[in-house]
Order: sequence, then C-alpha cells, then structure tokens
Amino acid sequence: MKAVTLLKEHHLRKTDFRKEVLEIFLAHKGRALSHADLEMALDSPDRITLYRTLRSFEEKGLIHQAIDGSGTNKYALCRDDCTAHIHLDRHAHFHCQKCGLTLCLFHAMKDFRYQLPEGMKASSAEVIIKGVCEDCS
Amino acid sequence: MKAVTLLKEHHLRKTDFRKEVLEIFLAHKGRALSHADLEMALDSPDRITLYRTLRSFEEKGLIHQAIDGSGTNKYALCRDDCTAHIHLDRHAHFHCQKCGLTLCLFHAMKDFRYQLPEGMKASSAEVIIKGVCEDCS
DNA sequence: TTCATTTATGCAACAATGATGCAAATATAG
DNA sequence: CTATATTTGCATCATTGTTGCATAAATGAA
Repeated sequence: MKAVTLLKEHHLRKTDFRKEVLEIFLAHKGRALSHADLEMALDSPDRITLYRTLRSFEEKGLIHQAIDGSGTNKYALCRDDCTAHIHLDRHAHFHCQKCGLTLCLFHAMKDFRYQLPEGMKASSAEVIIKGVCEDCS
Repeated sequence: MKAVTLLKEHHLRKTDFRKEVLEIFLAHKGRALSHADLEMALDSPDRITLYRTLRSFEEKGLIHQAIDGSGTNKYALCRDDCTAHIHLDRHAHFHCQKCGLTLCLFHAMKDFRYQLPEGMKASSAEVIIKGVCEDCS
C-alpha cells in the first residue's frame, strides 16, 4: 500500500511531511516507532509538527499507540481492520529491554480472557511482553 | 503491616520522608499512585527526593511500576510474594479512562498464555485493561 | 552515648517530552 | 483560479525526569 493512497483513504491531506512520516512507518511494518525514532529518520524534523501529525494519524485510525513500558510513547501502523475510532487493540506488543525495539505481536495471544470486579467496564486491553529480542540474545 | 516494619524488612533506612511516602501507599492498597498523586498527599514534597525514594522502593521490591497507558508512570505496593528483583508481574492493572484511577487486579487473569515468535525471550508481561471504573459509570 | 561511615535529603541546573497560540504556507473543493 | 479550511513552522511555556554536590540524618561499632 502506498503512502498517498493510505492518506487519502483515511481522509488526511497529503502533505510532504505526512507522506514522509507515513513512508517511515511503511518501511518498518510491525515495528512501533518512538517520536525520537521518527525524528532521526526524517529529513527536516519539526518536533511540533510531528506531534500533531502523529495525533492526526491516530485520530484517523492510521496508527495506534503501542505502550511498551519504556516511558516514551510509540506508534505503529494499524492493520486494515482498524477503523477510525475502534482500534484493534487486542494484540500484544513485545518490548526488548536491551535495544528498546518494540514489535506488534498480532498472533501472540491465543485465548485472552479476563474477569473484572463488579462495576468496572472494560473497553480495551493492552498486553506488553518484555524480554530480549532475537538480535540481542 | 506498619511502614517502619516494611522499611526494615526491605533493608531501607527509616527516614521521615520514606515513612510518609510508604504510609500513603498503605492508605491506598491496591491503588497505583502517580508521582503527582504522591506529591499532593505529602506534607513537604520534594520532587527529586520523591523520584529517588520511588526508585529505591522499587529496587528493594517494596513497590512495582504499574503501566496504565496514561503516559505517566504509577507505582503500587507489592504483595508479600514480590522479592527484590523478581516482581510478581503477572497481574493486570485496570485503568479508568475517566478519572485516571489505576488498580491492581490480582485475580483478573484466569489463564494468561502467549506465544512468542522464534528467537524472542520473555522475562515478564504486563496487562492493562482500560475502561470505566465503578464510581465513574 | 558518641563517633565514624554510609546513605538520604534538598537545592540548583539541566535534558527530554509534550502542549498552545499565531502568522505564513499549502491543499482541497468549487 | 480562487476562496476556504487545514497544515506547517516558529516562539513560548509546562511537565516530567535526571545528575551533581553540599548538608543532614541514620546506622553500626566502640
């Protein structure tokens, strides 16, 4: 899928900046990228524009936040079945504690069931698996 | 369990500051507290000392980090079966998206199994369940 | 209890992360 | 091509977290 097409599909204006950001995500499918990762990969990185770009992408269902416990937020491309407001969030993220790599694990959770105490209502769930990645072990 | 006893058991010097911080945790068992929560509850809050106190507590197995996806780190008292370096991390945390409350859910995960791709080695896992708590719904 | 040693505290300074407001530039619909 | 709406890039500010260092306090030993 090309960057321009994806932008159009998600009702985002196709600016140079957005195309560049999106291409970085496309070049790292399945990887969750931090703000710093993206800044390094960008030609002319404006921090603030990047923050707003990421927020727009998230609002339009193009990327999702990947919490990995590292303190900094990361973002990864959604799969096709994510819609604007209903992210397919029942997938786990793997976080390498050595190199900081974060990966989407779409098939890691076989049967993920949980029980909440009375009164609480769940709307989504996040699973973070921490450990050491292939390259680091 | 009293604050002073807990400090001694975990080989931490019993200073006024630590006693105060620990007492706040004891008064909110099962709750994960943010740095800001603690600062508000403290009499003479020194940000830096609090950061270091939390780090010491965590290193000695007195508290554990509770990732809740809210961006800010939170901490909660460990149960007795946490040891200094092996936190009992296979429990979920519930995060209320309205009021920000974070709770430890020690009994939420019935059968939590996951499969990692070849090469990766897991050392711990975190589960965050987001939703609305009893008071907010 | 008192002293020496080790550890903790409190302050200043700094770094990283993130948000807001506004004017200029750009993309899109008509 | 033009008018409108959106995005960008900049300055400014807020929050969160770290490091270094001098002072203060806690602990163990005499």
